[in-house]
Amino acid sequence: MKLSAKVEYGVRAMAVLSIYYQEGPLPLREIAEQEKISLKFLEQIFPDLRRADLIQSVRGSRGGYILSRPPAEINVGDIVRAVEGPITPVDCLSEVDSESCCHRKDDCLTRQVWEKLRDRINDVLDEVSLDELVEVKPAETLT
Amino acid sequence: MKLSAKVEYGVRAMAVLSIYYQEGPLPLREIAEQEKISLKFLEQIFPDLRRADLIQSVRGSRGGYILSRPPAEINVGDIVRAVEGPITPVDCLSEVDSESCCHRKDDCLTRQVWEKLRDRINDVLDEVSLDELVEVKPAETLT
DNA sequence: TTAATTCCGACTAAACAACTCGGGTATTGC
DNA sequence: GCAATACCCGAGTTGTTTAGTCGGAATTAA
Repeated sequence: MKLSAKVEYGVRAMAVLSIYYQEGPLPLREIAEQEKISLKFLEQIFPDLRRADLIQSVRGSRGGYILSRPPAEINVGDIVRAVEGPITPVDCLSEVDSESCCHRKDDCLTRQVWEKLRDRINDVLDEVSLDELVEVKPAETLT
Repeated sequence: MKLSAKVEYGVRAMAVLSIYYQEGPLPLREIAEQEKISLKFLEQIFPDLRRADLIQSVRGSRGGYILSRPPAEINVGDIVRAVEGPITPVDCLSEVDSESCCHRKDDCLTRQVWEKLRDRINDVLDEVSLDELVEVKPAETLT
């Protein structure tokens, strides 16, 4: 029940982009330095984010990346799914593998739980938008 | 974001044990056959379930396994955690690795989401008990 | 005693994860 | 023109995890 490093980095990177939203494109190198992530590894992640239309790229000198929409309109679920593909807690939930799930003649006993789990995971991730990640939390302001 | 085959098999096996609850110990061989799971692989899973006190074993001929408590008092979360250990969507949520999470001086931006995710996953899994898995679903009865 | 079982620990083959490396091309600001 | 950048691509590496397999010892009912 783990997310990949790619997803973790992807979300961190997107959080940084949120902070610099409205300041023009931010180069990958900047993000890599701030978040101590290998530049080359980030280069592997960003195409996924772009294909999902979460970011836009600006080529050439002074180029970089910028969010496609305001941080409030991008949520963590978008990022996770862009980088890791659809959430499938067990293989038999993907359409491809529907047959391998149930050996019993009657309906698979466990399928319902996994579907519920999948839906709830998507729900939680979709509840949190990038601006919520970035905004200063009340608790911290007080301490 | 996947569960292991161990967990999947573990839950399936526990569902079978639920059905045969009150009929004395059920040997692993039976479960293996019913669920088309390698006996030897099941043998690796069951010690985990026993250590978590979800099942009790009866050794020797005519032995087998039996649930420690009625199916209604065992939920899927118990099984998942018994087999896979605690749910940790990202490594930095485990106590061991707390340092490697945040490179930034300020608090880790993303930690909160992952904590929320972890809690919700546990919630869903804890909502479903074995007897719910096993009982005939209304929808099916009608069709 | 024998057969059925749990129990234990080692082993393995394949897949996957998390990178690293190296190079090239296209685009753009200065 | 030059430097900085995105973009593309594939290859290699290293270590871990997964999903098993295998062989045998301990226990027990019959």
